[in-house]
Amino acid sequence: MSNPQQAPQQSSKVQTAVTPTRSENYAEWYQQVIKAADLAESSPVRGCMVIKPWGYAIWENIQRVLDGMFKDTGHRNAYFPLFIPLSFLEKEAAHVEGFAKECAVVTHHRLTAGPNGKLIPTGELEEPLVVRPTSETIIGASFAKWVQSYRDLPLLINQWANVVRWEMRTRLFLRTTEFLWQEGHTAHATIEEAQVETMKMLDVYADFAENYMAMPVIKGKKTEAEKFPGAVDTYCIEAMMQDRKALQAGTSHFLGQNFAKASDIKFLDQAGVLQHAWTTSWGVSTRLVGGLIMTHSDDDGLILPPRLAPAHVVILPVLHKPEVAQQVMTWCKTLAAELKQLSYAGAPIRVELDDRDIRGGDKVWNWIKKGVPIRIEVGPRDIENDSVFMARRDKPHKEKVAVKRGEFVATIGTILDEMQNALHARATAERAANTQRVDSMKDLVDFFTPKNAPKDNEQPEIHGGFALARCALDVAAEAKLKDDLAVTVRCIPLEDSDDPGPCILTGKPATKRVVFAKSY
RNA sequence: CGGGGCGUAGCUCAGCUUGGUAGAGCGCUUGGUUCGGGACCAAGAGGCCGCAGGUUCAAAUCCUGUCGCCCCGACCA
Repeated sequence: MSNPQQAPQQSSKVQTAVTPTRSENYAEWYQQVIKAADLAESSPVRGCMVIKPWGYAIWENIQRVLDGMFKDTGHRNAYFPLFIPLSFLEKEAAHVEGFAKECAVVTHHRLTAGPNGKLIPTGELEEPLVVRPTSETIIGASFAKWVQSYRDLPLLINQWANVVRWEMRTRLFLRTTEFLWQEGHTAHATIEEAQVETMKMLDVYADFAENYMAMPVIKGKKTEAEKFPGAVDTYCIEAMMQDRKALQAGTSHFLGQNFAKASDIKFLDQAGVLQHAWTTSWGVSTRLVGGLIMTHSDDDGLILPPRLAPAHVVILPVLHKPEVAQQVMTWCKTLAAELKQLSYAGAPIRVELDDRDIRGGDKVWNWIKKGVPIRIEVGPRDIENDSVFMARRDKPHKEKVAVKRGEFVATIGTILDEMQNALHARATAERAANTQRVDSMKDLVDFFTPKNAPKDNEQPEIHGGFALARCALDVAAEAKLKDDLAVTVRCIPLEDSDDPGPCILTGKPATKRVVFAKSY
């Protein structure tokens, strides 16, 4: 299957649970973390992944938290068809152009047995159906029916769904042919209200990224070249991964009246005038799981921010003395039950009690690789002392401390918060260390050029980061930069970016510093 | 879709140049010794060598085609 370039094992080197390490081969490390944590695997279907229970549990936590945030901001869930009539997609010119190259199309509705037992598609459809790459057009058709009067607005809908985009190159979680996401779609009576909605949801995403994923993000606006096909404005949150590339982690689009006109979403306003609605759409996907992995994990595998971890704490009973095994298990079960009564970040504490009959060391490493925030070992000696032996995933794996049982139960929430904050602080520091103000083209080129030129078809060393430079947003100049350096304008930050001066690319007057980076 | 690498046991790979009907390590099963720790000893299970053609007495090995995977680009959440 795969043919990873395994790094030679050096005896002097610290043994890591994941091989290769981040610095040896970041792309391969990413794959191996997913494998070691048992998050997902590739499937028989090209570009599609099987999300395994541990990976799906992370997604479920993401869903649960975000869904609550959407409801708190007045949105309701609904569900629209997987299939979109081809003609619907044709309604918005820029939209068609943007998605035409990556659509899966259903053309038949039946199979008949041919010779050699082969099944042959028959029953050609009069109008082909496109498997949704996004649902603006099909949801627009419903909105057109639902909206008659200004009293029907705003219409605030979200859908949790799968979508298909026939990408050329896929990577688990970051870009798969089919992926899971949520897409919010809203319609408003005024441009101002739609713009406020666009920004509000961007803020929700940023809040989620920062406070739940512990992933610092820059809120910004996309350039013309990077915006969503059919949008008037696209806003995004951009995060820096540990290889210093940017990951677009969420988007919020102000669609103006483009889709309202395409889908005929009209209403009578208070003055009795028929108007097109103003719409927005916004989404995040299973890509967030990829972002989570690449923000926090280390060379021993996954590290999960406590607020999204499928298990907050794993209890590892030391069971090798049969005469006390029963006693140890009983003690652990009681502790587990007590912990589950507690809550953390608005949800019950999630506890795993691992009583599998496997070697202790294997067991410990298993949970290290899965990224569980807190591991506690409980054996006869601990029980005697009424204490647990605790290790934190964000600290070296040998750094374990004995904590009195009562103290552990009383402080587990604090410990989890500490870890949540520590991860955020570490990621923030990492980003700061790799973010530079750049004022000349030469410095920009230097910043994005690896010190050691990569050999053919090999990955370059980790280099670059975020370059903050003035830019006058010239589409042609941006395209050239992309060709030359594989660097793009990730976003025009909404905050702290005003700094007039000459554009780094064209020399024309610019008003803001934008984020230049290589990206996923 | 272009360039490169590669498909042999669950995993990582050797064998292919010089065709002669399949190997290692890890993992798995069982037994034993260990064990606050990714241990050791012994026995054992497990593969029509990606798939389809062709050459040949004989193909994992040679030839052709095809499918898939990984990396680097282009495209993108």
